[in-house]
Amino acid sequence: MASPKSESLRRTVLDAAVAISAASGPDAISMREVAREAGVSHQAPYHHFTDRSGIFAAICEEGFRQLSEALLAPRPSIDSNMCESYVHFALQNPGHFRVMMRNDLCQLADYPSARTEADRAFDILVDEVKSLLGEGADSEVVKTQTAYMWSVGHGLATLLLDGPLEIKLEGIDDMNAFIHQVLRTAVASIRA
Amino acid sequence: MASPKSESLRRTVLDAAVAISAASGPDAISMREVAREAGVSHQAPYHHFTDRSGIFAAICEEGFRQLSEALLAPRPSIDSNMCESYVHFALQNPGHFRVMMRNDLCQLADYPSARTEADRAFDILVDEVKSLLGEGADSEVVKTQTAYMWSVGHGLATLLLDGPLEIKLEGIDDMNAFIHQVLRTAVASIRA
DNA sequence: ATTTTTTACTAGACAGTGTCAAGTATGAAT
DNA sequence: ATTCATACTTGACACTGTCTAGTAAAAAAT
Repeated sequence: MASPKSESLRRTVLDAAVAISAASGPDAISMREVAREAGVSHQAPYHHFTDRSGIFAAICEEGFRQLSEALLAPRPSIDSNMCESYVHFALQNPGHFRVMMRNDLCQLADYPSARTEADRAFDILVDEVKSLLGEGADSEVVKTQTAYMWSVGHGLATLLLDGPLEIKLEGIDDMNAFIHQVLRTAVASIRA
Repeated sequence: MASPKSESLRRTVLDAAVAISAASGPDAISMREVAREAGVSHQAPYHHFTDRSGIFAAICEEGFRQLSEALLAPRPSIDSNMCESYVHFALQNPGHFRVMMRNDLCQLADYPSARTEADRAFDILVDEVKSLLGEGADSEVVKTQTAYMWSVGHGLATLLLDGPLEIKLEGIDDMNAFIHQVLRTAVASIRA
């Protein structure tokens, strides 16, 4: 399918894996399928990834880096908050997001570079909570409010992406507006 | 391992599957492994479940029924809310919960009895939101607030169970108190 | 310029998987 | 006594991840 016989096989395999994840979920990613899609032998990907979870780790690393960018990017409206960026990232990058949030696919502890990217994204969220709470915020409060903020964004993202919410809340014409409405109150309550 | 040669094979297989899911996640559930654990041939479970996703559907059906019970059960404190019940259910029944929230494992639409149980649990949540908002609540507001409430509970549950939150927020001595703190503000904001 | 090493693969095999097809033993119904 | 459904067992097939052992070509070392 794509151009093999080069260092870019890594890129090709990764793209194929992400595409499969977006279309059918991470479990559908198979070593042999991505090889087939790249037009190489079933063993070729092993030269670029130690094993199947190595592919997942690479997707995580890339995904968390892109998530950090998305969280830091200027938001379209002053009324929009970081949770919205999180949810939009998830919906726009389902292939990456599904892998990133499946702890069982790869142990981040075993892949330091992926772990670093995940940490960075988390730190961005913590900083946002701190800035919402103001300077002299109690560290315990920061902890619970960070957990809260992540929960809201993550919960909405996963429910919209794969969960039963999609089925239940059918007939949402303007998804962006819906997301905005759901998260508006959420973040407002942190300030109070 | 358990007593085969009876209708209770179904129960035995189901228990084995839930146990595996709790220990290693739903992907570790294998037709042949549960058969082995039940002490029967690799094909025996097929008499009780159409295929692998049939097992997942059965776990969903059972899980959603138990979730409904948990949501309706009297709560320990007047200060405690339905989201807390949801999160506690998830943490106490990880084997079921992990399967219930993985839409890719089985298509609920194909298993009416499982679908019915899921619908019932969802309706309980909607009713709670309605009662929090009061009688004359706008249906659009009910929709967003239901999504919000589910997102908070679901997000916290999945993050605590499998997500990176466990790693990030290490050193939580009293988990119940933490959950309570995170969700207290959340539900309070619905009333306002 | 020749040898060695490294890179980027290919080819084959093995154990494990889900599941289709076909057989068997046992109890109930006719 | 025969039929029939239940609850299995056995065997096979295609598929999977991954181990081992090649190979062909380019880069590095001599």
